[in-house]
Amino acid sequence: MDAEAIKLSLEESGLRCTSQRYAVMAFLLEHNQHPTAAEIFAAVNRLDPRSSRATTYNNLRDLVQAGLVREVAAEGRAARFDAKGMRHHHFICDGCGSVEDIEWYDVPKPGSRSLGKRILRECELIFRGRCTRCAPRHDPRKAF
Amino acid sequence: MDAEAIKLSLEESGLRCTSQRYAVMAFLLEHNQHPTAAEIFAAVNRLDPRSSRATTYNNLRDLVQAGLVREVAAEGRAARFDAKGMRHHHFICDGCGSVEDIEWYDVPKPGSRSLGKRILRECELIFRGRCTRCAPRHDPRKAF
DNA sequence: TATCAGATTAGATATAATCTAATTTTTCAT
DNA sequence: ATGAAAAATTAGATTATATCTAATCTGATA
Repeated sequence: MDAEAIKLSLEESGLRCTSQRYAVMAFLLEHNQHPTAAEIFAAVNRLDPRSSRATTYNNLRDLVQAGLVREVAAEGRAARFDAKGMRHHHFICDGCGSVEDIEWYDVPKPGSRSLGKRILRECELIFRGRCTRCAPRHDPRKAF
Repeated sequence: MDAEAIKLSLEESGLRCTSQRYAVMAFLLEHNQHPTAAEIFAAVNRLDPRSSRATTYNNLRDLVQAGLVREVAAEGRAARFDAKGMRHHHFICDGCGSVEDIEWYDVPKPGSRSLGKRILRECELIFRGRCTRCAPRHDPRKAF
């Protein structure tokens, strides 16, 4: 996605394309490692334009509300973010906690009986196990 | 699950059945609303035996490591916990953030091509939308 | 150009989780 | 039973993460 397309997608969502907001969005589009807010804050401040911590959090919140960014469901304490590009599932490593993308495929919906009166918007799969780097270690508590 | 069964399951996992640890486990088994650590801490301290915050966190960590409890993947800042009884999926409400159980059903695994060298342990579905209480509100930002 | 809503900022505050070091409890060999 | 060692608990300090506050800045537009 080029600069102009980012600008457009922000404005279509009713958000001004400020340089700080642009920087957050562009960083998320370039990095699909599900960075935390702190990582995004650090990355954005490595170059101009600078952005305060509050602004980084504000912009992340705005982008999530606008539907351009998603907050990834994972269990660490720091929220992780993801530009909503191609749909994908997630793989969370038991060993190192990293969150990786798994190619999207459709998932059977729950029956209307178990869904009840709830309104379903989307569903996503979370896989757990050991990532490529952590796979060889059988017990993470044993260093080697 | 009765008191004796809880005691046994703790001891089978190599954990002593202390009164504080028992209280955490018993509370999780009685409440499937995915309480946060703070809620568990408060609940356990409403009755005897008392438990310090550190102990509550320690015991939650031990129970998770032992595989008796799971930390739920959700995006709030406070971790939520879940006694591993019957398997189930999760429904997270866009409106109020509550996490509800959805009856378990099997899910197709990803192809070995997209899995690569990763070792898969389990998978779980996360549904999003509006829970029964929040379903009527079409736009959460508009009060009514 | 004046106005005003939206955006940004530094720093204070709030919230969640973990660490520390002292103490208590339990286990177990004797 | 007794004492030593291991495990668990504790209060309070500390760290990590996120949000709030109030002042200032920016840019669109009347």
